[in-house]
Amino acid sequence: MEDLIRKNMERTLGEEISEEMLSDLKALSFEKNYDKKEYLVETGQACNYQFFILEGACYSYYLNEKGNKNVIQLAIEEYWITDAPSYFRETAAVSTIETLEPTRALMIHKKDFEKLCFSHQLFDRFFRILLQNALASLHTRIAKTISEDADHRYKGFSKRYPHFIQRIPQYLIASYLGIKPQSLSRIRKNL
Amino acid sequence: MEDLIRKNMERTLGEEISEEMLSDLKALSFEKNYDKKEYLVETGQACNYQFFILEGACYSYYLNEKGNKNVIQLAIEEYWITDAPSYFRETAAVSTIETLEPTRALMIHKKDFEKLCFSHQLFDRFFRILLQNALASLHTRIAKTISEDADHRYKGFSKRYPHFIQRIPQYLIASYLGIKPQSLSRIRKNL
DNA sequence: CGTCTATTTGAATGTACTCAAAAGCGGTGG
DNA sequence: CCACCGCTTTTGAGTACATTCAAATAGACG
Repeated sequence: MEDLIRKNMERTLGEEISEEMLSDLKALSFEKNYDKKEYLVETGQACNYQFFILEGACYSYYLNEKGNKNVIQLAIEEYWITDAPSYFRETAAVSTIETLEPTRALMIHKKDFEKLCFSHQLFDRFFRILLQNALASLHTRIAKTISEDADHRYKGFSKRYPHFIQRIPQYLIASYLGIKPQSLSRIRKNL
Repeated sequence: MEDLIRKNMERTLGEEISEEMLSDLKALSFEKNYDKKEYLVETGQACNYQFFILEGACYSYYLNEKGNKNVIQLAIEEYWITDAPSYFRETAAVSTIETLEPTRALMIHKKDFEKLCFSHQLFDRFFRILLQNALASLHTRIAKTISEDADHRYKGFSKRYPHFIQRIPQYLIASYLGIKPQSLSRIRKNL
């Protein structure tokens, strides 16, 4: 459980992290429990934390003028999630993050995030790699969203993220893929 | 010209950078000129550089199975562009980057990028902010791509990036927005 | 001036959407 | 334990938006 974060960092970095780093991380972060359907981040408010999901599931979404939810990110165990614009700059959150299950998350305040990066080169590198990976997958997601039809997008998604298919409601996966729940239902019917 | 990069960094960081940093940057980067329709990065090959456009214009795209170009990024003066997966990890480039005009670019090798980040905390911060901003805009782009119709996407785009409308061929803007050139032509006809 | 590329226009087609309603599923309380 | 309620998924019918195919026009470059 506590070791989940260590495991995650070591896998990402490809090297072991010291006990000192780990204890600094523990000193500058904390765990919190959320019920189902609670908000980790609310649109319009400052998002001061980034979250590492230890247990549970949540998702982030934008609301457009019509009031439709547009799912940006899905997160289960070992995923990081936050509202990037708000956390990294000094703006209000543009997205909402909501739990889908009772969730236990490790939270890092933006100030402490800076401190961690400042005190250990390896944290800096870790978070840069996180950002780089996120950027690379968003590039791929954009390319698929603009070039493939709904059917292919769903097939690709369920192949790449089978664990999400099990746990995330279908209408949210539809939104993530940029289609309506009715359409996704029809796509699934034709295998 | 040389000062363009300094200006860009200082604006991003919100503080001045020292002469020492600037000279380190100059020692670890170089300029290169490209003709129109030349490749900065080719799919399948290692992308060892990131590019800061000093003058000119270029774009990056993925090719899908059908051989369609899917525009990921557009870049003119003061934009950074690279193939993130390849530059940041040790993989082959998944995208192609091609010039649209004769282009002069500042190039930073990935090794030198590491050196710069290692020697000056401020470079580290600068590039993290770049990544964070890129992430935030991709989130917004995804949300708009999956939630708005082609008409709104074009209007939003031309309001936000009027300079691209001037300089980038229409069929590339169409691809960036996830529509066909014929459709964009019709959209423009109805104002 | 001629060629190559980009943009526009037309007509037919198709994919995904909207509106509407039924069926399925899960949790809660009587 | 069963009945009810709310939420999710499925299904149907009609519609709208964007695509495809095809061809004409416009623009850029040598």
